[in-house]
Amino acid sequence: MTKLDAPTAKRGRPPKARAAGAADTRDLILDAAEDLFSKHGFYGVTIREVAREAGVDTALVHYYFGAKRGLFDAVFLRRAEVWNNERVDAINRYARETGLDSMTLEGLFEAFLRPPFQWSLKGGPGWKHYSALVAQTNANPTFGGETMARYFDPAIRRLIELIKQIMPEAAEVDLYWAYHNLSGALTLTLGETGRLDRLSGGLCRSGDLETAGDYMVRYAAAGFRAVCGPAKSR
Amino acid sequence: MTKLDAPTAKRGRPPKARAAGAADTRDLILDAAEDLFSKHGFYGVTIREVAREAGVDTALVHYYFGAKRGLFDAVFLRRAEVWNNERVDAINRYARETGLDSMTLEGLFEAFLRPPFQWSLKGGPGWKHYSALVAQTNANPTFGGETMARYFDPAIRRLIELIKQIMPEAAEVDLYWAYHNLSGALTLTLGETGRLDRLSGGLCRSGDLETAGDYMVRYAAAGFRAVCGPAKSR
DNA sequence: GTCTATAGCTTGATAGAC
DNA sequence: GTCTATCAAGCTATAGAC
Repeated sequence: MTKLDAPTAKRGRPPKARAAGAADTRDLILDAAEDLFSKHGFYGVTIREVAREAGVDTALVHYYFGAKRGLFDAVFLRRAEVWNNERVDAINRYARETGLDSMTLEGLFEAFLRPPFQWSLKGGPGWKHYSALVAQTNANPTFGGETMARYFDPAIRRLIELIKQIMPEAAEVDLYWAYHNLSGALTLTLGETGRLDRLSGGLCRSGDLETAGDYMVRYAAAGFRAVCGPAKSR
Repeated sequence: MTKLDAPTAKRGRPPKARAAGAADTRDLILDAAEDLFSKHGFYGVTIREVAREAGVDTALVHYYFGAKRGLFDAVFLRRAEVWNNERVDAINRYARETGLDSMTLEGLFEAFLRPPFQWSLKGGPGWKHYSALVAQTNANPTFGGETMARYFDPAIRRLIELIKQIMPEAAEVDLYWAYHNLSGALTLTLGETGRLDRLSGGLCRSGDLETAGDYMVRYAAAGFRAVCGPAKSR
């Protein structure tokens, strides 16, 4: 809980691609930190562990990212832009190609949910770690609220705008509460904690994000209709 | 990641109610730890902080709970039994009073979900902290899986048994995936991270668990019907 | 850019007086 | 049961040689 105004923080990426592994080193550190933070959280990881897993010296971590919190933010930021831009692009594309009047909740959710699942499955280990990191951050009461809101909410606002096109008579409150239900399911799934595997006796696998997405789309669409239906007066 | 076999751990409650504040002290420590762990996680809390907030000496923390992990487990365990027994009682009562053939998904979920929301609202700050702790633990990939499974899965198995009474033709896989969607929504809600408040521009409040429960019951019932419907061949 | 070395603190945990 | 005192280990972060 110390104030984080380290004078050397925010040093950012070095000006130009230097000799050997300049950007390499930086990404090596980010990859290691991403992995460890996603498993143990901010306080559960030491700079030394990050440096060791990245195969570099601890001093280099500070050289690139300043204080520990700067490292965490850099990890979180690295993929946040891609993450959200791609989802917004996907739903915009869906709206354009389908036409505003022909959209379905299923189609819209499919466009919105599939990208993160695909990255986690096929984007390499980094994306899987990042997914888990997002899941954990979203559940964190002190840190999660602000961080998640800043980077993730704009994409969600766009999603809700498009849902309104499909359900013009839905009340705003209903839409937000419904999204809240979807959000919880999404982040729990991305965490891949393995709990579902145990609970189901191996019948379901947390890592089977393809199937998870299929269920989530249908489950959410029905849920939205149930609580945002035009017949509802509340 | 150290092995946790501190010889003094598991000292348990002192044999009999001693003089002054024996059990009091123990609960004071548990309350403080519950509060702090729920906000900052296991590694984000120091024994010293717990002792300070409890108004006792650090040595006392070790006297009662051994190693730090022993303290965490004690916090987690203290309310786990109540938490799950009450929910199982509630759904069993619902089944008994309604009759196996007349049960609805809405009624069953109402019985299952309302107790934790009520505790968090009216059980004092301790229950609210505990809810947040459960939410965070559930999202933790390394620690969450095993801990949650051990204490929480039996109750959920009973819930699924009763759902089968309502939807006899539903496939097991479908039921588990559907529950997974519900579980995510539940834990995110219990975390009360305040993100929904920001996202909705104040239209919804994370702390309004009464409303959250109303929405969740209807949303989940519709979701279950959509993915576990008897008309489904998958 | 990268490393060595180290300052300066905080941590978990225990021993032992009372 | 409770407190004082303390230790060894680990931590973040920086200074400075190369």
